[in-house]
Order: sequence, then C-alpha cells, then structure tokens
Amino acid sequence: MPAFAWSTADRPTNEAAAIAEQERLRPLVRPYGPAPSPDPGVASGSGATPDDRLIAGVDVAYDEERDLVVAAAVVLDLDTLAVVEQTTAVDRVAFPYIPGLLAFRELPAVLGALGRLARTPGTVVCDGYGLAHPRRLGLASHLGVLTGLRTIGVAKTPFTFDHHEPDAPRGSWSPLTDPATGEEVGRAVRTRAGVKPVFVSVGHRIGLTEAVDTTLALARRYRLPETTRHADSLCRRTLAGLQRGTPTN
DNA sequence: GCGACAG
DNA sequence: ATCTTGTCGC
Repeated sequence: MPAFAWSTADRPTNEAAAIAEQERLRPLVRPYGPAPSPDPGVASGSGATPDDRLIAGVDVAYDEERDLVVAAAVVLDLDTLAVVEQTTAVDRVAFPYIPGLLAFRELPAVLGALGRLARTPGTVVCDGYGLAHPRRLGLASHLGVLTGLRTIGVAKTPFTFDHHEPDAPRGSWSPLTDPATGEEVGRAVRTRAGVKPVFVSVGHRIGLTEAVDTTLALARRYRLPETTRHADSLCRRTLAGLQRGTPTN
C-alpha cells in the first residue's frame, strides 16, 4: 500500500504533546461502518485501492537493549484466511511505554511495515485498543485516522475498563465499559468456549457489532485472530533473527 | 501521594 | 512487551 511515513520530526517528543495530538485526531474517528465483505466483486488490482477481501494484522516486538522495534504486517484473504503477503520494518524505539500513549511507541514501525505491502488491505486488525481508550484514540483508532483504512482493536486484557465474564459458549460477549462514564467502549468476546475472552473495540470506519463479527470470523480455532497470531509470530522471528545477525526477509 | 495501567 | 520451567491437555 502507499507508504505513509510518520516523519521523526512530526512525532511528539513528550507526553503533553502526545496527548494534544490525540485530542486533535480524536474527532476524526468514524465509529461506524460495515464489516468487510468477503466477496464484494471486482478485485482491486495490486495498488493503492483498498481491497476489502484482504485483511491485515499488525504487531511489534522489542529489543529494549538496543532500542529497536520490529513491526510486522501480514495480509490474509478474508475468505480462506490464507496468507497473501507479509512485510516487516525495523525502527528505533522513540517513545517510552506509557499507558494511553502506546501509539507513539508502536505506530511508526507499523506504518513502515504497512508501507512495504504491495497490496492495500481494506481492514487492519491491531493488537490493542481503539475507542476503548482514556481519550478515545487508542492505537487502532489512531492508525485508522492516519491511513484512512478500516481498523479494529483486539486486546488481550481489560486495561482500565470494567466487564463481566461472558457466558461460556463461543460468540458470547458482555459490554466493556468505561468506569468514569459508564459508556460501552468495547466488548469482552468469547472466541473459544470456556477460554478467557478478548477485548474488541472499534478502531475506525466500522461499528462495534461489525468489529465483533469480524473478530469472530478471524478467531475460529484459537483465542486470538489469525491476523494477530501471524503478525506476532513474524515480528518475533524477525527480531530473533536480528539479534543473531541473520538477514531479514 | 498511592495504586492501576493496551503492548 | 519481556524475563522464565515445567506441566497439563488436545
């Protein structure tokens, strides 16, 4: 997909600037829209036009010692869940881990990996939150606003939000609420019977129900979406290769 | 001030 | 995220 560099010069350097940037982008999020449809019709060649039959997963791995972040983007066919393409990108860790400001730490590298893809996926699944965020701009929403793509956030822990255990059957869910406002910011979704739920929230250009449906379609055999599993595996293997002096690819 | 806190 | 051993179960 078209490269979208987040120039070092434009990245917030401190916490206050980062929060101000989130406040600025926050109103640009569109928390509604359809789920990607598997067979819309014509394939969008191999260019800049987003292809709704393609869904990507992104994730990162760190080497704190050397201040490195390795991001991976893996594109799957929404119908078969087969891997269509995958890329990686290495960047310097330029922001500390601060709950609520994860995007500034991970997105630069993620954008680098996405920019190396030949095709443009219609949807991107992130490892983390979207609207379920103190300022309603978690990394999934932030990535959506920056790229204009439909995004979904699938996190592994409830962060600072409240929820009740969903019923045991796969597909069951319960609302994830913001203790401060009481509003539903996401849903705890049971992707596997009796297994700890995942926390789904809207990223950009999709509704909550649609985001949950998409997540369930991607997580049939395992708790986490196939997109996330592939991206996680790839960035970890790539980081291990770097630490060993093995060429990347 | 203290504790909690996506990855 | 990452650090870490063995262990229970499909």
